[in-house]
Amino acid sequence: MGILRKTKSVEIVVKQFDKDSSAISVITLVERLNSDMNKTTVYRILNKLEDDGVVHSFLGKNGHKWYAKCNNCSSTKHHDVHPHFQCITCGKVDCLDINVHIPEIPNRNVEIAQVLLQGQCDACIKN
Amino acid sequence: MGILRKTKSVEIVVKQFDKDSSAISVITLVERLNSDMNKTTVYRILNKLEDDGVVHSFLGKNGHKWYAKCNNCSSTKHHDVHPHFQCITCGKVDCLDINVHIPEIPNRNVEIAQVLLQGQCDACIKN
DNA sequence: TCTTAAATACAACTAAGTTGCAAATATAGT
DNA sequence: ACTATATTTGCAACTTAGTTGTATTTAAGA
Repeated sequence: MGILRKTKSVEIVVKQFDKDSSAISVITLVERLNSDMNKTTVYRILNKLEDDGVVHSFLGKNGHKWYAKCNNCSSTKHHDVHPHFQCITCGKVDCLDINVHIPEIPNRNVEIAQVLLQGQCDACIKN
Repeated sequence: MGILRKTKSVEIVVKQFDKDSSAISVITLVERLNSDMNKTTVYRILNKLEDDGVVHSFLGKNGHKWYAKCNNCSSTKHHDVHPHFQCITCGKVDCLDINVHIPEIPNRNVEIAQVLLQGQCDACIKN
């Protein structure tokens, strides 16, 4: 069950993903919005927004949760996956607009595939 | 810096990976060995074993740490990666002996790639 | 405006993983 | 074998991401 009511808190959270195309960690979001709402609210709203397909979540390098806006996410087709890239220098995370093809695995039924790439982003390579 | 001394604790931990070819979560390991050693010791030994290239670590579906024995792991070649498969029914995790090719990403320097697949394993499909 | 089901704040909790320090132990040198 | 010492371990306390229960507040339909 997703969002049912358009509250101020929901609007504020959604706005965060509009103004920034890169992914945002829950930790950052909780910190950034701590004057607007409780951290429990942040967690619950993100949960619901994901149910509704507005955002998608994934785990960053420390196992912490990140969210990004769903653009052309088709969460039903799981054999081509868009990877997430986390810069090990500046920490920024982006959804990459490429497909990583996951081959068929014998004797296993693959339903979800997550690809996390780590390295240096353009800005950090140049510095 | 890895293991310097061959202690009983180190032997016990290493033995866990010998008798079982699938990956083991740290949580399981700490629980299984709690009569043999302290959880801090488990964490520290695993850390060192990874430094030494004896085991490799990755994050499972909840962001919890898992370890598996390194067989033909070449941690220096990062553009072909072996994925980890976690069964969402029984929870078991295996290293898959296939390569997932990560394409070159423009303007980014990919150093690490993690692929986590989730679905049903052979045994759980049949049940 | 009134009703009520959904949403929120708050505080307490859970659990994975870390840290600091004193005690124990493996190993090299004698 | 014995000793010295640096490594390893146990223990307890801590950190922090994420969850839960409950009373209060609020959106939205009647």
